[in-house]
Amino acid sequence: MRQEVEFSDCMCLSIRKASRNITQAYNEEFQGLGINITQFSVLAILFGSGKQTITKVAHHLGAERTTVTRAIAILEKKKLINIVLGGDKRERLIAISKKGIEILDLARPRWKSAQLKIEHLLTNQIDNLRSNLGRLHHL
Amino acid sequence: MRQEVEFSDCMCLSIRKASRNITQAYNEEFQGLGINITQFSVLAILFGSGKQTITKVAHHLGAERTTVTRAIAILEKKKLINIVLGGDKRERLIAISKKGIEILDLARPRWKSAQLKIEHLLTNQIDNLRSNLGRLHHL
DNA sequence: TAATATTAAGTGTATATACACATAATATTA
DNA sequence: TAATATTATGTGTATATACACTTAATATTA
Repeated sequence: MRQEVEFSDCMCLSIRKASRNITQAYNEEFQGLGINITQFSVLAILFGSGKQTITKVAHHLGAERTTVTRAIAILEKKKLINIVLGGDKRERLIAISKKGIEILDLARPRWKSAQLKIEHLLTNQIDNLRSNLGRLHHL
Repeated sequence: MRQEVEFSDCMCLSIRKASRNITQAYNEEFQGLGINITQFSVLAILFGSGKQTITKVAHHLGAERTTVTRAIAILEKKKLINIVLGGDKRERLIAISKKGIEILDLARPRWKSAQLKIEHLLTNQIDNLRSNLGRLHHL
């Protein structure tokens, strides 16, 4: 007799589905703006923490470095960032551009709107969820 | 004075980071098996719900149809599914293959192991989290 | 039945993600 | 200093995701 397993409760499926849904909700708010939530998050980090290497940005985002490399290339094509070489010739220092700051200013209320919608959906469970998500760095 | 916004609490960043981490945890359990958690979930649905169209699989997964189309192509290349035409010539009916069932049998304990690790991390908050994630279909 | 609408699916394109490799620059050590 | 290790980055490849478009088949309606 084969052991019964409840795939319908797969946490991986649940979180990935939720991730897709939430990402789409944020991106809908960003419609017509010319950036998406991924690009917004990079710009927000550059604005908040200043000029820094790709590796640092990746750490800030908790994302894979090479993923950020591709995101940076997109932002560069859109002229939303400036890239300069530092004293260490291996490094490329990424800074938000004037145009990037302008877009970021336009994007903030959109982000806030999306964020409030999600928070409204989750109401009292926000802190629990955030705490749950925070534990995942142990993986 | 520019309005202050807390990007560090961005729910979208949190959930996407968590999604990446959890996905990697499951995929680590699957190492050497020849499939990943995405492919596993499709096989599990085919095994549990039987032969069905790509659109149905997508509904089961709560995923975009065209995303599933690409996943099906990968499973077909691996000979883990069979594809037959139904009476409705528009449809392609997808069924798990003999080899697919064998892999699925090998994968079940791996899935269970990953699932238990996540559940252990989340302990008491599992029900809250699942309930939270479940609300996202309103988006 | 002919015209129209709907449905199932595929493809093109852009972006997101992960991992294995490769390379150049810098730091460390023998 | 020369050899070795580490660091920062890029690239190739595979897969995941979304959306716009297209096509073929089926269903509905005038």
